[in-house]
Amino acid sequence: MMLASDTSETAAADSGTDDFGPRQADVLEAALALLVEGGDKGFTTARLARAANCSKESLYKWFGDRNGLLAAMVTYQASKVRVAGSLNARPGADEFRRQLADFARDLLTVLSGPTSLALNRLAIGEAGRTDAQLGHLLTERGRRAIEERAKKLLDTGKRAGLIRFDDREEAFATLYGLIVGDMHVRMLLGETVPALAGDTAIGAQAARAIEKFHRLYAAGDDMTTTA
Amino acid sequence: MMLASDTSETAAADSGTDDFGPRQADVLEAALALLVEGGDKGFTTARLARAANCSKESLYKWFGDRNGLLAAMVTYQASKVRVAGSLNARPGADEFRRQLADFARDLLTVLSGPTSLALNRLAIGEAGRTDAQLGHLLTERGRRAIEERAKKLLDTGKRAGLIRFDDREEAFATLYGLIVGDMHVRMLLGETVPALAGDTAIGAQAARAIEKFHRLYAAGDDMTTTA
DNA sequence: CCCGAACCGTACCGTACGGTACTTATTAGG
DNA sequence: CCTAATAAGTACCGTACGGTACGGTTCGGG
Repeated sequence: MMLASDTSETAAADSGTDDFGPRQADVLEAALALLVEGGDKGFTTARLARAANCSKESLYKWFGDRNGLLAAMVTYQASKVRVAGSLNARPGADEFRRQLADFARDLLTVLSGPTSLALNRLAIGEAGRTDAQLGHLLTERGRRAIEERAKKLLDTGKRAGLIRFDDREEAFATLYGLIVGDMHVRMLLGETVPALAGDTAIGAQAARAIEKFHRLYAAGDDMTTTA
Repeated sequence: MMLASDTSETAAADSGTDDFGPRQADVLEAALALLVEGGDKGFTTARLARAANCSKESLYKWFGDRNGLLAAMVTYQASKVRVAGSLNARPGADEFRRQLADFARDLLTVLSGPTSLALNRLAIGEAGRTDAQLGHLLTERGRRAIEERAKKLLDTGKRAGLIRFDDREEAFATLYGLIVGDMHVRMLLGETVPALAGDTAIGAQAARAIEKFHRLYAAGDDMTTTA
């Protein structure tokens, strides 16, 4: 179903405060806002201290290091964007299709969110160096949840006899590719992708992708029964 | 067909010297190597001057600015990786399928190349700021060629009555998504994607993708492709 | 042979950042 | 009222980078 909004958490004491106190959560909120606004270039400890009304010394006491701060930002944001999804164990054909479309819409919404884009840009910019623990953390905390939900969805569809596949990994990769395509990279590069401008465009893109996925993986009849 | 190898150009005076003299080409070669090795953090003008045996002053005389240098690196690399592809105007079914598979393999090979990854990381890291001309340049000089080739390929297939589609843009997006999926982003994040480790793995991935694309867009099949 | 252009190597400058130390203010507990 | 802890604010330090300036060297043309 719905997912936590990516923008405008002013109070921000709803979730994600599991591992960080409320003060730290506020600081991390300001840090994310700063990162979204200015990229990693505009994100400095001094600026964050000024923006969050805290001292640099506190930053280093709480997060140890700049990398620790970035890691905390990743885990904080990941804990805030929990994708739930309805999990009917025995859905009908239409309901299953709707669940797939919901998943596609949620995925596109998350990936196109400014905070997600900023964090991915940061991790990608830091990848390819010796340390390279940020990208791994991002995939671990961010992608895993989506992958889990998708694979659970695929399993239920298969168990219900609605779709058919041998390799679950490949099915997921196909689903992901049909939904996202190259739009993620294009957005990461700063392009404004028209197919993701607004909720209706996202819904249309999701519907197209799920339609194709259904044509590829529908069980039983060759095609949708309309033919 | 084949494409210019992404690695190990020691002489490197074969192509890409159209807009840059041989000395500048050597410097750009060293710059790309430096960027591949250390990311944008390890890429500094002083290090490049030392690696390329030139002076910083020459760098600034030739390329004007650090951004100019990066832009020159992008255009230089783009000019070096020309994707050609065979262009038979009236291919048979098997040949067309082979052309599609060749395209898929070339695409995956280019995207997984270390230089491409390093440049994309750089452009993505610089995106989201006010200037943001590097990502645009990268898509313009790098992606356009691939998109052109793919669309030409799709048109020939449609003209030959082998595939059927209404929206060429959507068909291309589907093709791209089936081929690449999320592997590009995962590689950008530093992950080693098993489906792209080695030529045989790339070929297998390309074959899987083209097989699915064929199932979606093959003409004459009873599955109607209209959305 | 000389001149000028190109260029290498290096030294230099200003700035900005990560990280640390120090001073002050607030708060809680005895 | 005193003390200890926490944290804001600021000043500070070392470093590293982008960009510039300068002396020395090579090389081609007149």
